[in-house]
Amino acid sequence: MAWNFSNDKPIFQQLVDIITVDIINGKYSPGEKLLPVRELAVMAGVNPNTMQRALAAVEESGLIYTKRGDGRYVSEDEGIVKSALQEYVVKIVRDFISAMKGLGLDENQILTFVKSSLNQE
Amino acid sequence: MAWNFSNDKPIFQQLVDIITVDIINGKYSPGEKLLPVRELAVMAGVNPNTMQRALAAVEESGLIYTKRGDGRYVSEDEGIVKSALQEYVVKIVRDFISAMKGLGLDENQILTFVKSSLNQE
Amino acid sequence: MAWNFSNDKPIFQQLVDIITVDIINGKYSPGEKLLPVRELAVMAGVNPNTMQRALAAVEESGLIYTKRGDGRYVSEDEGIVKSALQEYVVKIVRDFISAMKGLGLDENQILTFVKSSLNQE
Amino acid sequence: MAWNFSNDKPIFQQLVDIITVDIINGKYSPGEKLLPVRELAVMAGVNPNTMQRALAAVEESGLIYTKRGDGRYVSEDEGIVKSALQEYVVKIVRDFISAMKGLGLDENQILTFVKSSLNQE
DNA sequence: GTGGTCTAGACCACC
DNA sequence: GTGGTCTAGACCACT
Repeated sequence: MAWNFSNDKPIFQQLVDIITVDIINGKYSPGEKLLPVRELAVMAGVNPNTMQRALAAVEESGLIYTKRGDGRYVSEDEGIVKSALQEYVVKIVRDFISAMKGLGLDENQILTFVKSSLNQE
Repeated sequence: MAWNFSNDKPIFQQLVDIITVDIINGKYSPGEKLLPVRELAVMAGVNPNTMQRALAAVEESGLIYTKRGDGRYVSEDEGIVKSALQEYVVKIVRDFISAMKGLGLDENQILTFVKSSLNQE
Repeated sequence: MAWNFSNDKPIFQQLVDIITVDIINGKYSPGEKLLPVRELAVMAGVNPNTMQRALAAVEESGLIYTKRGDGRYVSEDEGIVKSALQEYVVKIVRDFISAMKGLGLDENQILTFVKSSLNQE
Repeated sequence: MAWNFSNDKPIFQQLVDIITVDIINGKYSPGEKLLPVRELAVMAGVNPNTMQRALAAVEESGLIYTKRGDGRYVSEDEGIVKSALQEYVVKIVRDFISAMKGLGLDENQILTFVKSSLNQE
């Protein structure tokens, strides 16, 4: 999973992001059973409660669901996963563009910056 | 100034961003004197302490400086302003690209998303 | 039987409700022999332990009884069935009305809501 | 507030319901400042964390919002309050009717039960 | 053994 | 002083 957290965002939110991205990227297959909360917590080096809270948040988005007394599973509905990916991406792109425009850059300049930054790496 | 704040970032940081961007964008000319903290605070609908803290943070970046018993001024050194802009922009672009790659998108896809999002607006 | 369960109530309780309602509604005749726990469990897509627990709970209400080494039977006493229905219904109606009144609605409004909701469906 | 909790639902959810209903009923006026979490927790006889969780949930529904470092306020937007009431009511009515139909009662019988139960009280 | 809830107490950011 | 987060540890319901 992960065990590096930045200080400018709540840990449980970073957990939410990581898990969400992992599911979106197909690191977990649809219908796959997740490790128990407690194990995930140990792996991430956080308190089980924190991991619990993160998973509950992910569950609200519909990406995972829980079988009582059994465990948590990745949603079998690939549509949900796909739409979650879409939302995630467009949100990031929009935030980026509005930030750039806020700095007074026009669309050409933005595109130029992105291109040059892509070629460098 | 502004008086709309989002809930996911500290208010004083949003103030820092706004002020920084305003200076970078040339809304304040080099050497120009800023309004007193209290007035700025009123305009932003914010506690003077909060505005004070924000200005102090901006001052650390070198974009403004304080004349004791007189007031705050925008730095005359245009180099500082320009380099501040550079830093700001490249940081945003890099963060954006790494986020997109983290989602499994390749460079072409990223460029496509940016272009389509630019044309829409 | 059924194999769709909501997440906000324990599964075994939902089983209890379903079985109770089925008996009350006459889906099972008095004295009729029930299917073995294991089969019922398979039909409901549930762990046999869970079904077992549910049947034990129903048995406590007197609607069914067990013949050791033979199986479970629906009670022949129709009085029990009828009174069980009564209890069930008045409880639901009372809970509903007190909930509506708790929201500040008066009796006329409650009646109106019920009527309109009935006509719609 | 309240200090009586039933055992069949999580306490924090009961808190959510109580607070929601109180706002819907106008017990708190729009824009009114709520008591601090810790005081509310003491009044309800629960752990501050539990109350915190409940308030966070209510906040998600838009009925209240928080000013950082200041306190929580009831939403000024009366439209939100009104629509929240609507949702609440129709949900209760629907659940009630489907429960009654599940018991084999037809619409006339349902209406009769409601009427008789209303006159009794 | 699994997830869900609750308590207790601490620390931090913010105003 | 306010809300927000996190840890620690306990207990319960469910499978």
